[in-house]
Amino acid sequence: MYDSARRDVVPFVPLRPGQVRMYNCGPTVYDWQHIGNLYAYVVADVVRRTFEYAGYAVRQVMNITDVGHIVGDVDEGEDKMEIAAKRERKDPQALAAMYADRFFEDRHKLNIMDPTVVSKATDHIPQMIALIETLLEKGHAYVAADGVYYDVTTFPGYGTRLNPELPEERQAGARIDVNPNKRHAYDFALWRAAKPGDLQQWDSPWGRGNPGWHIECSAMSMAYLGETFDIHTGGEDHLFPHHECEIAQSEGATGKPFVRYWMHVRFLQVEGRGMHKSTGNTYVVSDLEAKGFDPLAFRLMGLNSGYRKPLNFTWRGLEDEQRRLDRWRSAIAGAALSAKATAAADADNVRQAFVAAITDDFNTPRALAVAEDAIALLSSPDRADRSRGLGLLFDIDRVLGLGLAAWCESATAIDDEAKALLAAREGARAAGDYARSDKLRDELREQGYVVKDTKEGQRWERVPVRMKKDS
RNA sequence: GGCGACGUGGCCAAGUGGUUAAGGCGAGGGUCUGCAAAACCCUUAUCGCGGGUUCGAUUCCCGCCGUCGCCUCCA
Repeated sequence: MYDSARRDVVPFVPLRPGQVRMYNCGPTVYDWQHIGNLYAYVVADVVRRTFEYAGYAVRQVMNITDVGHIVGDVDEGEDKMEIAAKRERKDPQALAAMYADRFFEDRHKLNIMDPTVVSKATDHIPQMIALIETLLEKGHAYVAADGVYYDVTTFPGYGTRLNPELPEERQAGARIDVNPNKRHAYDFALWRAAKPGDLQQWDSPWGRGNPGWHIECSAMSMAYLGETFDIHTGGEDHLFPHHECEIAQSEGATGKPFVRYWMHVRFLQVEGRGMHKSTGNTYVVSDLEAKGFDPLAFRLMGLNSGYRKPLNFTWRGLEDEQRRLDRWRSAIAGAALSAKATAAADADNVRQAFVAAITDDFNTPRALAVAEDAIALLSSPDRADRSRGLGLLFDIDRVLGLGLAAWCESATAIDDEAKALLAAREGARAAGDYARSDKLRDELREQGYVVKDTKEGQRWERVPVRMKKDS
């Protein structure tokens, strides 16, 4: 797998044999999570599934940031939770809970598995305070007029672990003015003193206030995964400063290596451009559904691109993947009517090709190409081929997560009424009454069954769950 | 402005210092077919532009152009 810290593909060796401990940087739940956010979690999900497929026990932790953080300038800036809370006239906790629920609903629509542990920032304020105290004791932090800051000069190599650029080469304050309370431009807040009117504030040894952004990930990852763990994922935007700060905080406090492998997901683009609220091209899962797409078509789209390259989201591209998903489902349902899946053999060359692809830094595009070989088996005249194809696909889908086995189960169930219509249609066809047979075909379509005529007679399958796409 | 990365067929997208540059979608042709659908077969790329290294580069280096990200709190 590729490690952002080593900037190279390296073999994965777990800290504990047979176990993988992974932390996913979670969302700030002040609004809907758009498809770019969700994509990052699809990637994390594939990572988790890949390791489980390979036989590892995976402990996956994701945070929910329900504490607001500064949007603009450090001093004047407002906090996201505060803004949203005012906008929707809700208290921050209720707001966070609502958007967190929506986030999980969308994740489920994308077949993203729930992490082993979901940790909310507001539930871990004591752990954060304890960590800040340790940093103060060890001389890595200092108390200033408006909070507690981390002194980056006490941590050699700060800002260079995941970035080749030396901190002094960066232009501190390029985007915002440097806070005069800080000793060094790159010092970052561990604890911020409460400002009048702050909706979220807690008691601390340094007075009432709220935690800095970076500290929650250090505190919670250590709480659930230990001081050193295997994998930490996040978006490419987190390379600096967020993850550099986490390293400085965590290793500064423990004196031990923090994370063994860093993964950063390249941003999703829309029509080749950045996705920004200001340009109005951000989409959420329900936008896809409103246009008649199955959210899993979006998952498939995400799998079709490597996570280290930009994923170009286009409606046309989504249609492509929806078609592919429909074709897969159709082929699976068709094959399942006449063949039973046989467990994929370890030595099966298709399975081996799949393993080779997915263990090559989670090369899902290549894995999909392999899956196409299994799909091709489904239309073989040889029943054993079809059984093998089904078995391979269900096996492969443990990683892809497209819900193919569940689809197959629901797609091969038929009710008695439809059965009767099919029998009637068969009779009409045998009698050469095509007008009646076509009429029955339409009726079945309305009941949710697509009928196709093959040389072996009629074949039916469920109409895809989605509505008809717009033209 | 600085740093990092990406730029492959009509679209999405793998990949490699040198045999035929994966796969999907679309398009065109064909087989099959009462119609429709499906399935199957065939066709559809010299890899952003300009230099350089090399016996040989799409793959390595440099420059340029375009796009994306970061430069204090956004996956």
